[in-house]
Amino acid sequence: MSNKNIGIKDVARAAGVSVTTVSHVLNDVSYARVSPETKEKVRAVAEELGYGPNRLAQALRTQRTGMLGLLSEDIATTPHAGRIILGADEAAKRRGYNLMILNTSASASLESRTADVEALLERRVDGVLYATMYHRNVELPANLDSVPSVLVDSVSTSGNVCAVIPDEEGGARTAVAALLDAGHSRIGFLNNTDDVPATRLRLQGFRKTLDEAGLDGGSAPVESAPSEVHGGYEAALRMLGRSDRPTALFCYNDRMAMGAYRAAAELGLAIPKELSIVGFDDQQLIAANLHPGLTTVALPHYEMGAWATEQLIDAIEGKNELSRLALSPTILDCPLVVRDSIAAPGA
Amino acid sequence: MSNKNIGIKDVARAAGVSVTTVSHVLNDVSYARVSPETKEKVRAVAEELGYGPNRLAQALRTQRTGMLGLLSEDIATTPHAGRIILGADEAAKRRGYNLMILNTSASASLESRTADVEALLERRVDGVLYATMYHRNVELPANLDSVPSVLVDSVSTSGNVCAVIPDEEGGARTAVAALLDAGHSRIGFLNNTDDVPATRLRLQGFRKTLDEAGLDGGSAPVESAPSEVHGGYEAALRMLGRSDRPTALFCYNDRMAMGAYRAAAELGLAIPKELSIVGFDDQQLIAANLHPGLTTVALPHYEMGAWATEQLIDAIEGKNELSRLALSPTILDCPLVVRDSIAAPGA
DNA sequence: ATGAAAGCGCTAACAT
DNA sequence: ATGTTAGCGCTTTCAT
Repeated sequence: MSNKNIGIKDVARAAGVSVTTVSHVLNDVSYARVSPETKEKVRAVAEELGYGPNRLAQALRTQRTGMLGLLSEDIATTPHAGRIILGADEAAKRRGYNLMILNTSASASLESRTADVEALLERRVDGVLYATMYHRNVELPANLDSVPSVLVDSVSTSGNVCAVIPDEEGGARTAVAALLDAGHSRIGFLNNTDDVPATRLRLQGFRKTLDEAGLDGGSAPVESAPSEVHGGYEAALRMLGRSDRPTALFCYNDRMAMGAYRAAAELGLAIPKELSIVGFDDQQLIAANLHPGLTTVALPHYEMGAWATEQLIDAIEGKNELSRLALSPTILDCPLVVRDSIAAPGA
Repeated sequence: MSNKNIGIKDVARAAGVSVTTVSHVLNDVSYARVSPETKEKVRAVAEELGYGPNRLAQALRTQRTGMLGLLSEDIATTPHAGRIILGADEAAKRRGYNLMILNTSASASLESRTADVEALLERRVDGVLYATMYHRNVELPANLDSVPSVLVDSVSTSGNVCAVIPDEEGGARTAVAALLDAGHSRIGFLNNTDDVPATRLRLQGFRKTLDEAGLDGGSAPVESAPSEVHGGYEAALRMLGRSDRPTALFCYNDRMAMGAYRAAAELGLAIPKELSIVGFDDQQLIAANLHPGLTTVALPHYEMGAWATEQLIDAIEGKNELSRLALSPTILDCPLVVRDSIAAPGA
């Protein structure tokens, strides 16, 4: 139980040694030569007095705060940000670092985001993580380059900043392959209308996977709508109204899949017997609670947060060079989460 | 754009004045007597050099870090924690403070939570916020009392710590009143089975409101189940299977309401025409996306985070006494969020 | 109206 | 094997 009022010199006095000795034993410095008895004594006294180091003073002296800044967009809006934070927090804690989290908005001006970075710099964080709430390209505050930093779930528009993003195309391939494996050949894609990397990459994964299976990906049915429950519902209605109705749907995300569930219900199509569905995101609240449970592809938010933190700390400690990793973004796997929304066609 | 290598003394030298003067003008100290020209000069030079204060050094000297520790349970699991963080972050930023967030688990041992507090203390945070992810009683780490602190969404088992919680009973009253106002008189309650304050208080609000409306709250139908989609489904099935089927359901939370929607669908009961439903929590993903949109009661997470932060900072700055607020928890309103799941009975 | 200097709690080079 | 001491960058008292 650290007592604010007890300092290293109180311990020194009580133990009858100098502050150097106390500092040495409490920090376990390798080069220090202190007798075992003295060590013991110092530790005991420190414990007894309830001594706790003043990290501010340590930091001022060593030029290391052991703090990482995390600039995160819209912590509140999405559970995804939470997973990134958790991954980062646990990785940081493991290595003896702590996180200073600043919330910003996806729509915040470059100026206000620059001010946020400035706040982090004034606190002398050892490095910063910049996280966005969905995979996209960001214009980074210029002052970010004065400290080691890594991007999570986004890529810098001005390039050459270490970044980690999900394997959107691979995830789409995994999803479509699951449908193919179940025996489907008429597969539709409910895509997003936003101009974000995932829109293009998931479509590409969808097409290529069909092509490679000998199906014509280029002519496979695609309906686009805003990536919300409502959009999914409408796109699904259009898709399922086609003359050669698909037997399976790959949905851009779980929210759209939720809309597709409703469309299927209205059309009297049973899932998965008459219609198989696979989503993307593994948004717990939806995927696990829909009925039947939605088979989907998980975004590696936790892993991205953890990976970014590890790299950042390695860089801070001189164990690697961020610039080497900055040449192209690191891409993390999107694994399939199997539930109950896929079955053989006409099963 | 703060430059790490520029200190107050560089500014002093470049401006041809002493560090004292620089400090005085940059901090706008009231008692300092500096000529307007000097002031101007100093500011210009600081700007030009890209000077940014070293908050560590300031903190070491002033014994104030301007940092608040936030110990939050399960940041990842629930969007609720996100709202608390957002409320706290914005309030803190407004007053010139920053947040150091530490994630802990609801199931973490007292020991590990004590260590988390210790980490915050070593960083010399000016105060700490302790947030739980749902309203409950917590056993606090003992070292928490060595710094101003306030609880968010929970009450200390050992009492007498400033705390802010939602008005569970009032929220339930609001929900039931909405049903009563629509003309319902046979109202059922789908309650949670967990032994948490909300279970008891929402039930109490439900009963009392019916009593006050001249209906017999004590004999009103209640079905309990785990507070998940699945539990809601099952409880609703039992409830709607009763001979005197209620025309309206008050659900413990939105997840249970989601289960109730499914039960209603299976029973061929149209919402809200044949069955009105009101939830609790205002969990966006569910409430706004269910069809029809779920009318529900919102938990004041953002407000609790903001309120707690304001009080904490006031206490730190000597503007109030936390102990005065600690006598009993502060209770915040749970407002109704109207969507489309309530209609007149048999409408 | 401005400056010198002490000191916040600590680390680490340098003595001894 | 242990101690002395000079800062880290800043604020603030006390001089001038």
